[in-house]
Amino acid sequence: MSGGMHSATKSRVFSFLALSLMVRTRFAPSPTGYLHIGGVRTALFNWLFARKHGGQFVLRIDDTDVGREVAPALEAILHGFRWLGLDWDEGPEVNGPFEPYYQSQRSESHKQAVQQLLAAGAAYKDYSKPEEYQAERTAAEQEKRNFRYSRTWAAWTNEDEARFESEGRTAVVRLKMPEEGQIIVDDLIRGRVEFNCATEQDSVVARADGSVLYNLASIVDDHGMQITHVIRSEEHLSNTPRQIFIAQGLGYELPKFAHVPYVAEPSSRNKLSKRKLDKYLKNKEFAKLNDLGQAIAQQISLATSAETFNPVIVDFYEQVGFLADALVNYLLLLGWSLDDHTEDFSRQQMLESFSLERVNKAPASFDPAKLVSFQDRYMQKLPVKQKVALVLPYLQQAELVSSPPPCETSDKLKAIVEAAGERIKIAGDILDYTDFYTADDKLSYDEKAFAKRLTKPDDAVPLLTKFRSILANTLDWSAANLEQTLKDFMEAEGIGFGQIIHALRVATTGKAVGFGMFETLEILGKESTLARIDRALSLATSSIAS
RNA sequence: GGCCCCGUCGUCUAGCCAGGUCUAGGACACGGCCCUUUCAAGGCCGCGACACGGGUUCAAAUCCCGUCGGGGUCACCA
Repeated sequence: MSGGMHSATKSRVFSFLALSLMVRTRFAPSPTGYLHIGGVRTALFNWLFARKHGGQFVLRIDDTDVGREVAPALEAILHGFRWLGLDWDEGPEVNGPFEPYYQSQRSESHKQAVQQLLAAGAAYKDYSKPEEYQAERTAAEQEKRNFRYSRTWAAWTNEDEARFESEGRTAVVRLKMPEEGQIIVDDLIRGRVEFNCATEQDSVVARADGSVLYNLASIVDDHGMQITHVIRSEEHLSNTPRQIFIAQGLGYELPKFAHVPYVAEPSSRNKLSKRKLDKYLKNKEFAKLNDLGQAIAQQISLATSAETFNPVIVDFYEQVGFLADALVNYLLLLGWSLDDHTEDFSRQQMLESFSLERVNKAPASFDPAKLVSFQDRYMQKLPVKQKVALVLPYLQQAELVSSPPPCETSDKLKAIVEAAGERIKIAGDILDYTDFYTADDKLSYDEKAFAKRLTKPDDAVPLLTKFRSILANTLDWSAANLEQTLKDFMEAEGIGFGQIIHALRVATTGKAVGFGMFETLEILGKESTLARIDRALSLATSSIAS
């Protein structure tokens, strides 16, 4: 084919393509103050889908049913999104062409939609009293009939309205669901799902005071914000026919729907909920993670409440020192997979490979142990320098290191982090290794270990005393040389490792377990090492005497 | 109860649409052994699933029907 298109045609074709290819997704959190693991997983899928297709990801705040305290609660949620690196193109703080992004401020368009529905005959004013409606319902239930509202108090004419109002009644607006026909949901994940209109209820879409309900607000706002793909949790699948009915009544072009399965409880198929913490705490792995977090929180004097600080809430992970990338990677694989072996995804790789087709249909349960294993892997990939930076704030909050840190901190901390190696899985784990910061005369000893390694063995005190005097004359305080020194000592004494090293470890760290012994001594330094040995020796001697 | 969705190792999953290469693969967890100054880590080995029953077919995890089980939803919540 030769010759170019006319440039105007070309640009029209281009803009048509751009428009039809444009993808806009949204996540609509309710400002409750914290982000739920399951919610974030859904948000992640929305974000990935939009980014993958070069589209926009919108954050809309569903604040219609909450009280005053929206601002601080919202701030916490936005903070969570920022931490996770899920940036939004439109929404709070950044705004955008479809303002406002708060559902509560869009009531005008909602009310207008209600009027349009009424005018189109897709909805009617219902003057029933709640108890009257409820009575019909109960009667149907008792007779084991499927309930459908009789529309006895529906107003079809102005005269009806006047009559009901003269009785002092007020009206809600209900959907006028057809008696026949089907509503088809063409779901990107679940395929074609059919609903019979006859089994759908005449749902209320607007209250007497004019405020509207979720099903209406949601689809109206989605349309108003030109959302092309509604990716949301499975529990909304049953709401979708109602929303489609509303959309049709309003003459909207339908967005594509994709209902992702919900995130289930650890080892169960039930939906994960922040309400059932007590139950989850009975799960071994969940409890372990929770305890770990609590221990860290305590040491850094973090005020926590069970409501907002537990492994169901995203904040928890940030506060105890998880890497956002690890959490996101884990969440990605909760209900989605690329193939039979790929587990590690950089953001770039996620964007390249994510697709709704490969989202699973069955719910996936949240597995704290697997999350931790992702975190571990991500942590160990980090260079020491970065680990140090991650870990330092925990020492500062625990008041073991001042802020800003003194100059010598960096080398010592680097040595500690290096010696700790893979023992530090999450940043807060550094608090397990704070003995290096404890004053020599304040070091506390693990009683059992002390008895077993120092008090009880007959040769422990004499051997340690002897080795102490050798250490006192050691000039080269490197781990390598210390190891050689100990080996020489062992040879001279004709003893094995086990006879001296445990006593040395307990004396210098107070514990039976820890890093490599020689790295430990090197970090501790000569002065502290000797002081601690002296103290341990005198404690051991006096306890043997008594 | 009506409607709708779902069902592969304890958990996350691959395989299912286009039946054979599946005595069902990987990962996490778990168990054992090795390494080792302790704890981690690492190495090796192991345990472990197609919900059930019919059918179609030379052949079924895969297709069809039924059963069972789990979940969601039926609000003047979102």
